[in-house]
Amino acid sequence: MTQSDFERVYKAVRLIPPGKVASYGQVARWLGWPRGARTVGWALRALRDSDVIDVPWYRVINAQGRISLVGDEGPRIQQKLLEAEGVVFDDTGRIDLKIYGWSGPVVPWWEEI
DNA sequence: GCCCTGACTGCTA
DNA sequence: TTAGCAGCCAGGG
Repeated sequence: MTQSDFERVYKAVRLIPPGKVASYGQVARWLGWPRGARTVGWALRALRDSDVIDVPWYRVINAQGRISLVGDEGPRIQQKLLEAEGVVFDDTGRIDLKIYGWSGPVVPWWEEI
């Protein structure tokens, strides 16, 4: 894990369009880490402690369409930001990935950046 | 180098 | 649909 790996995670997250969401595992696969979901989560957590603010971390959720944050502020802020982009949460606080899930970049962007 | 922890995932009951 | 369990990967003590 190097700094450039973190940057790749951030770039992938920045590619998620407004109103869409992606899972940690999904992002990991784009980066070529089939089992690196937890690493993506780690990178995003580190993001909160850094000065980087232009990464839409809130568009990343777990594979079940749920917010994985633990605590008071985090989950509330994430849901609020997503709702502001038009993402709808159902009665159980879950997002319908069939509607809001992003299929990922169509082109192998990582080879062009 | 070992062990614990974590914003995860997929399978099974 | 929810709960439990094992597998995974990386950082920090």
